Amino acid sequence: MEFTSVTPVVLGILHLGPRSGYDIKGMVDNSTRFFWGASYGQIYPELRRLAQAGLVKGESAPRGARRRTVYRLTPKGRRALRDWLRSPSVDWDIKDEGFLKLFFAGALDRDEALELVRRLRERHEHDLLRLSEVEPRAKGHGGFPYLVLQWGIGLNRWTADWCAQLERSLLEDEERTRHAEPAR
Amino acid sequence: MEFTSVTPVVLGILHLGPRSGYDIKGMVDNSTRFFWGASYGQIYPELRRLAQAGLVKGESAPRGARRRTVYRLTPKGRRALRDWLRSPSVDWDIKDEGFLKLFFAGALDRDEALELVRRLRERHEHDLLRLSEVEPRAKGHGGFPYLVLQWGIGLNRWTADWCAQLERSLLEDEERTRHAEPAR
DNA sequence: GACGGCATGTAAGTCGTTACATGATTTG
DNA sequence: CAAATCATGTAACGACTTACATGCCGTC
Repeated sequence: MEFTSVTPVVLGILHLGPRSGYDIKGMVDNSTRFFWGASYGQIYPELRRLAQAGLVKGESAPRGARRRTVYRLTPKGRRALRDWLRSPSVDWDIKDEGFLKLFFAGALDRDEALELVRRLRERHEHDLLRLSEVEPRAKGHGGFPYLVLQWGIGLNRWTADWCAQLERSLLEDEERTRHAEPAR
Repeated sequence: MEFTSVTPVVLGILHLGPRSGYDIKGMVDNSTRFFWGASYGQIYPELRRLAQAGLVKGESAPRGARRRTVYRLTPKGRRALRDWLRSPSVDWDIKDEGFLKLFFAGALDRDEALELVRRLRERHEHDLLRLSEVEPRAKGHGGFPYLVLQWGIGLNRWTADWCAQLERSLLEDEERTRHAEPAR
């Protein structure tokens, strides 16, 4: 059984309890999505593949006339999850348009660059707010998911602060230049 | 001219000066790669596409008998870069296996979880070191690329510290449990 | 003369998103 | 009864990596 990128999230979430594909997608969207997303186009085929390989077992659990399949880990699936957790790999891959823009901000005027930093800060403040909103609920559950949430909150706060400081220093620069080279 | 994911890096790097495709790949690999990568399979076709659209202009600049084409931004290309920089989008997409593992670390024993955190810290310390090594050279150039490097350094340091603190608190937990439930 | 770096390029294949299709249920 | 949500699934497309092919140059 080859692991694809969606395998560990599915196994990991099923380790927290039996879930439908729809449930898994929902959980990913409001927990791991900040560092690991997953789409229906990955989740449903993966559940079938995992069932075929015997790592999960699906059983029909309709709600009314609405068909529904919940999956649970088999012992083999639990072993596969633990093996993955023990493996030393810590790969990562980031695409961050905000910092790419900042990297090239020298192509803009100072005030436009400042605006760019402001938007970057607002993004992180926005994410910070979103994460803070779920914090109380997550605190109740505790454990590692809660720890990771705290990391996310701290990280966004740190970056937002960093942006704010950069904004101040860019403003200072601007003022200093205005004094040195007045009334242009 | 549609922007693909590789368009802004290519335009941005060419804004810093004329470069060959090979040069661009080299620069990406030791600067933006931490938040925006690019492969030859993207760069070379993109340079042709951009030349065709008139955003860059390539000219032959062989070194000896080794053919070589350097590209430079046209005024149209410079405008396209600035338009992109001014656009409000700040998309991002992160895949971080380390934090995904931490999220599900509840499936492990305490000492295995501790080992996982240790590896996560080491990864960030490793990246921190790599970035610190290029810092002196980047300082000379200054500008926004240097600012972004400092952000990367700060971020990795912050996360490494966070991991270290988590390690301490997991160790404390363990000791407390050993006292409460001795000689098992 | 072998190896590593310079230099350009393509083909095949994988990976992942998006949009769509279908249909039941709940809620305003 | 309309809209949102629950629920499952697939097809088409686009993004990206990898491996490979080619060949020159400098140096050990």
